[in-house]
Amino acid sequence: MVVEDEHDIAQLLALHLGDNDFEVTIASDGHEGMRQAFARKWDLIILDIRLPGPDGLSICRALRREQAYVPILMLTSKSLELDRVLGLELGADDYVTKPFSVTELVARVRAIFRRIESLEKTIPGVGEAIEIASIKIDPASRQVTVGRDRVKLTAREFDLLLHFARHPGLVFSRAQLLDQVWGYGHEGYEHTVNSHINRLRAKIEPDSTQPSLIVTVWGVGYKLDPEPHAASAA
Amino acid sequence: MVVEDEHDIAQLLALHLGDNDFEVTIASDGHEGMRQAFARKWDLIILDIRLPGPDGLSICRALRREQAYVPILMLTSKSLELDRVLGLELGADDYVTKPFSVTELVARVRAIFRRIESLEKTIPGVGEAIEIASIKIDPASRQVTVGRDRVKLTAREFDLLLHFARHPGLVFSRAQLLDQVWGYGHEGYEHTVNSHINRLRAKIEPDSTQPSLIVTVWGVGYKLDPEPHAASAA
DNA sequence: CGTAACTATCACGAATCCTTCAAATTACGC
DNA sequence: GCGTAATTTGAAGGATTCGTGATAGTTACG
Repeated sequence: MVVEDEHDIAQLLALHLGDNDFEVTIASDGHEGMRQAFARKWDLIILDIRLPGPDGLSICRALRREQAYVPILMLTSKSLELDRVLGLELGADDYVTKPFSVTELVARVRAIFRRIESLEKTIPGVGEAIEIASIKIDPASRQVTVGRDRVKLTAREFDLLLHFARHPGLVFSRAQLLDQVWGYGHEGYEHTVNSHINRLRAKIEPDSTQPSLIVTVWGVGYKLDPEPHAASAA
Repeated sequence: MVVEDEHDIAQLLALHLGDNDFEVTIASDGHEGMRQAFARKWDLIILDIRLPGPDGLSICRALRREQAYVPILMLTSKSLELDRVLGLELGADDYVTKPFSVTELVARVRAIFRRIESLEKTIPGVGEAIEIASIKIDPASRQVTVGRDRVKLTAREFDLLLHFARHPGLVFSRAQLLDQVWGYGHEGYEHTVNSHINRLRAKIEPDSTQPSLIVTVWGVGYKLDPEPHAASAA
């Protein structure tokens, strides 16, 4: 089911999802969406955040409280607002930021169904805490613990870390990080990323002069090493 | 490819995109654009909405209907909400409103490529690790292992190895490698390639005095031997 | 067997890329 | 508004990597 008030976008989604053998029902405002959401058991609900009537978040919250489990994909306008929203609230399974390419959205929908199918595969859902090498990151409360200690991160630092944690091992260029953490269309110096990495390391690395978690990939960018090997002592 | 009837704008785009290492082809009306769009597989298509002959929307629609996927950026006049929605509806990846700053457009183009790139990394199949004769190359994490050991390669070394691994058995001349790994238009001595091959061999060959993986093809260049046979002992 | 053309190796300076820290600007809560 | 914290910018210093030249070593071919 798609809850989306902009008629054109809703039609677009219905069209393309239909092409890909999904059956689509549309609700065009928050009230309608809320009603439909509980009317039957859906395989997937796509929620626009901004809606007349109850917004996407309210619907999501209500669903998470009362329904067993239903996969939810959120449509948001800014990628920054998103993580914040997720932190305050509950977990959607995935999100797509507007403007989006339909192809990408369809790909995401497919991915969700694939993920559901291999449900047992403990892939961390978006709202669940992630644990990597003695570091625990909880998006819901936006809290991070290193070993036993609770670490206080700023908003940017947290978003940055979360992004790495959600894609462990993947290398990101500074430009990509600006796109994906700061938000698409953000203007600013790549060099800014360095500063944040620097402070993030100071807070979470066992030895910040010898980073083992957030690793520099020379000439390319940074990545999070999911299985840090102790720095080879001489 | 740029589909744009106003000659000055087309030239401007070609010039600036060219400066940023993109190769640009121009189509100056809708018919030409439509023909070119399907003539080959483009990395990105920039479509003006207003065109003589079939307009940008028609081309976009046609592409989305018949092509697998190609990134599309729309040029719209006036920031009419209508144009935006229409662009979205048809599945453009981004849009820029006229008049636009060339810098911004180039930035958008860059961003699209970045987005595609990081999308591909997470989609299984495309960014998949390559394994050849006990050597594993993972483009997503830019990590290489030889047998059990993690090997540390520099950016150039990695790109070089990846290029060979993606075309196993193919012979490349030094000039081709400069074009395809260093980048088209790179100025420098072919002899530079030797050095990198040398360093790469030292890191990944079992016996670097008797290369079995990256093989010299005398008078031509180098190739990667997909199934290295032990060097024939005397 | 000798020569010419091609390739391998090595070391060094230049260029590039990272880190760090402090100052300036911006955002935010009271 | 004001004060504080967070973020961004700037600039210096250090580390790594790259390209190049020189030289030694191989291969092809007459």
